[in-house]
Amino acid sequence: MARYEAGIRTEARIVDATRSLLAEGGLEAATLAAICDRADVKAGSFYNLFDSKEAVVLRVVREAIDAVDPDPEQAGTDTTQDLVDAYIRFFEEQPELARVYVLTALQVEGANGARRRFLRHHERRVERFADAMRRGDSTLSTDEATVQAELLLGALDGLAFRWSLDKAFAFADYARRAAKALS
Amino acid sequence: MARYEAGIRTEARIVDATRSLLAEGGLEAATLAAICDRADVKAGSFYNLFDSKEAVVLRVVREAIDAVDPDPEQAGTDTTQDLVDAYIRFFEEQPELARVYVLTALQVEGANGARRRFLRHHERRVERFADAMRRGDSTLSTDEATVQAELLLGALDGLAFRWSLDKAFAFADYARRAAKALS
DNA sequence: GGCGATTTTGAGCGGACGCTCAAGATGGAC
DNA sequence: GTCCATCTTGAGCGTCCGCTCAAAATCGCC
Repeated sequence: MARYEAGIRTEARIVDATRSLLAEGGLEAATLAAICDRADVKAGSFYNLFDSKEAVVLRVVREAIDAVDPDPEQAGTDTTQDLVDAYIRFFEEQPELARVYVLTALQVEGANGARRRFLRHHERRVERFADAMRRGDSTLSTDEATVQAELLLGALDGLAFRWSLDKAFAFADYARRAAKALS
Repeated sequence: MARYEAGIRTEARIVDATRSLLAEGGLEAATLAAICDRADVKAGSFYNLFDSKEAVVLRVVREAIDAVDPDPEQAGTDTTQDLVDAYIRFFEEQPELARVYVLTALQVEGANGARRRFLRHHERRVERFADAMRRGDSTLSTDEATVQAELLLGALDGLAFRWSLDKAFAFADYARRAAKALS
């Protein structure tokens, strides 16, 4: 189990290669061959460190999402506005990664359970939004806040999708407007 | 150019086979081999009638969308409510087809221009929604109606996506609630 | 029944992709 | 310096998939 330095550095190179490939050309560009090529590693070495290609992709996506979290400590200090801004930032800074994220969720459920993961992540996010909404409006019931959070997140997801079709779409403006109308 | 009866019937069989395969298992199930097998046709015959696999998939999706149009003649008699209901109906009756529709739009732009097609279809739909909204509220400016239509369609798309992750999600309820809040 | 156009078939091409494994190279604890 | 665990490599396996094409069969108009 004790890791060697070499292995740790190789793992980092693989993750970096995957991240840059995904950012440049999405899932289509991040083939195993491309990842290994860019990381300067043979496939066998890759599989010594990761269980599958999906594993490293999931890791990169997760890290990117965590990186824009406005309240990583979960201290309960983020406002709805913060959360919406974080959402917008993720999509604007990592459009290809966002596409990967959605794409994997739409794939048929495989052994890795990407769809289930995605759903769990969404549910946690709904809770965060609902909590922030209640903090901003103390008359809101928990149920009602959850419903509103689902609505707002639904709208944000849809607008982000719209933007991925056409980068001329004023995503951030629409997103903020949706936030105003739905909370 | 004069078609023979045999060719016309074969074409219909291929379309039917594609439709049922897509409905059962989405894009993943509708491989060329599966389509040809179910249509009882060899691949060469398929390519005598269609330019590519994508061509028949696009045709099936388009036909399904047209089939739920509340105002196929474009007479301008449909209300916002009608359009929202039609949207809900499409997703509830053809969940797999809806997934295919979204999936192809998220794919990188190929020679067939699926993404562009998708965008054009979306824009036409925004216009339909905007027109219906103005019919329901004559004080609405054209620009403002378009913005509202984009918002509402964005929300519907996002909620439909949410529902595709988890069929327990009360899609129709949320969709109607979004329509109320956003128009 | 002849004949040109259309349709069907059988066989197979070419390539992408994820992944495996035995054997050798390297690291580092003792 | 030995020795075992960890890491790396090279070669290649198996599969799936969209698509092609020459030749044979069929259609239907005259």
